[in-house]
Amino acid sequence: MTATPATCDRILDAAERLFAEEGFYATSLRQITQAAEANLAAVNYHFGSKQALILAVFRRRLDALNKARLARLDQAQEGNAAPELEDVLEALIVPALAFTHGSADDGHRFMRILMRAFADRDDQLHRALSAEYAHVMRRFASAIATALPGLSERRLRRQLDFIVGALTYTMAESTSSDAREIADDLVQFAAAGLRSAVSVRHPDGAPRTLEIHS
Amino acid sequence: MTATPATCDRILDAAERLFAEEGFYATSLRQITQAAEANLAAVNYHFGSKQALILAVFRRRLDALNKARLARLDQAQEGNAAPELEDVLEALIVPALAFTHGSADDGHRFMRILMRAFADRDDQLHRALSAEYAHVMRRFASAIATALPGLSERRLRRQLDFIVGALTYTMAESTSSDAREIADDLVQFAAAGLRSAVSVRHPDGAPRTLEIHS
DNA sequence: GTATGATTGAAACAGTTGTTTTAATCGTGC
DNA sequence: GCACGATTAAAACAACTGTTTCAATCATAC
Repeated sequence: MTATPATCDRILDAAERLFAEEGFYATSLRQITQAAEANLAAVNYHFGSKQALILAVFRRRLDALNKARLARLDQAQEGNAAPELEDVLEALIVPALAFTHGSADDGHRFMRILMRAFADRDDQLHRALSAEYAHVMRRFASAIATALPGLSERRLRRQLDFIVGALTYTMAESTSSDAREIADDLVQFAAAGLRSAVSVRHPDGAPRTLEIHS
Repeated sequence: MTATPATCDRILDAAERLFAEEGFYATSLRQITQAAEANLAAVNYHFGSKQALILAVFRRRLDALNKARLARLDQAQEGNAAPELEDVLEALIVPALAFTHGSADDGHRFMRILMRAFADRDDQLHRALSAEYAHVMRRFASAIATALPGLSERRLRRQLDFIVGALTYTMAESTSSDAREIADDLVQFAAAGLRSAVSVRHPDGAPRTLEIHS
């Protein structure tokens, strides 16, 4: 449409890039507005405060990512047959890594800030994000539970933490070139880990045996 | 010894706590010195700069953690027999989670800052930490390679990223109460994921089979 | 006891931060 | 053409930042 996007979007773009490069608090509004070719007061005018700007940057991306994940999960579940474990994991993982892989370095950069946000545990930013994540994670947890019965809710939650941790770390760490291959590896890795968890836990020191379940 | 520790250590303790609570850049030297009951100038006098203080906080903990990990790996390797995969993973994981579990909330808090540091990818802090990690990770990578042959170096590296990601995320997320149980779960999870990776990669859509290796 | 070096205390420095304010400008509907 | 709300511009604000300075204090060795 317009040759240059509206001021609001230019600010969001510049903020996302600079946040990823410098961090939230190391990035000043003056840097952002200068990079966005906007006036300093514009960010307070449009967003209200710097904190609100940060949240807006996150929402824009997370809405898209979670929508893509849930759409893929819906698709896997649409035949009334329950999807296989790998299909659920792919719905969780592939959109995330495809997003990392996405046009230019946008996604990759964004995931670096996402990790940063996870580290900021106790402030309002993390709480707002967790609320958004909680909804998605609950659906995935129950989808996994039906695909792989026999795990207590507590342990399932923990295994999901393992997977989300591996995913988040990988997204922040890996170059964007081979996203599909990494996603396949991670799905396989996560599925094997989950399946091993439904086996009876090995006694300490004893040689481990794998039990294959139905 | 002395009733109150030396100023240097009081500053390190206060800085670690505040960094975990507020973040590096949101924490001012005035907060730190006030909490440490030291003078503002003390931190520049003893450490040189704020950046050097941050590095000192990290070194103190990482030295201890990596030493513990390598000691446990040494012990597992000391009989000339190569240790089992689970033993290698335990050397990597258990000290880290035990550290999280450690006295009070120190370790748990510290790991939150560690994640923060990983997010700060491109500055000197991360480079200094990576150099320290690289040494340890190389030893663990080769120990895993002998315990579980058949993985290309590239894929092994990637699997290790999965594991470190799961570990780091879990350390930052979990409460410190049940560290041993979580460690057991994660070792089992990681071992199963690794073993599944040496199997031939499954063709898309085909039903997956588990191959049990020696 | 006194001299010497390490440490601390309090204040000041120069610079940057997020936010607010006021005036100027732009776009649109009448 | 004009008026009115939305947007932008530029400057000022008050507060806070890391760092430096310089005198006061402390501990220790002689």
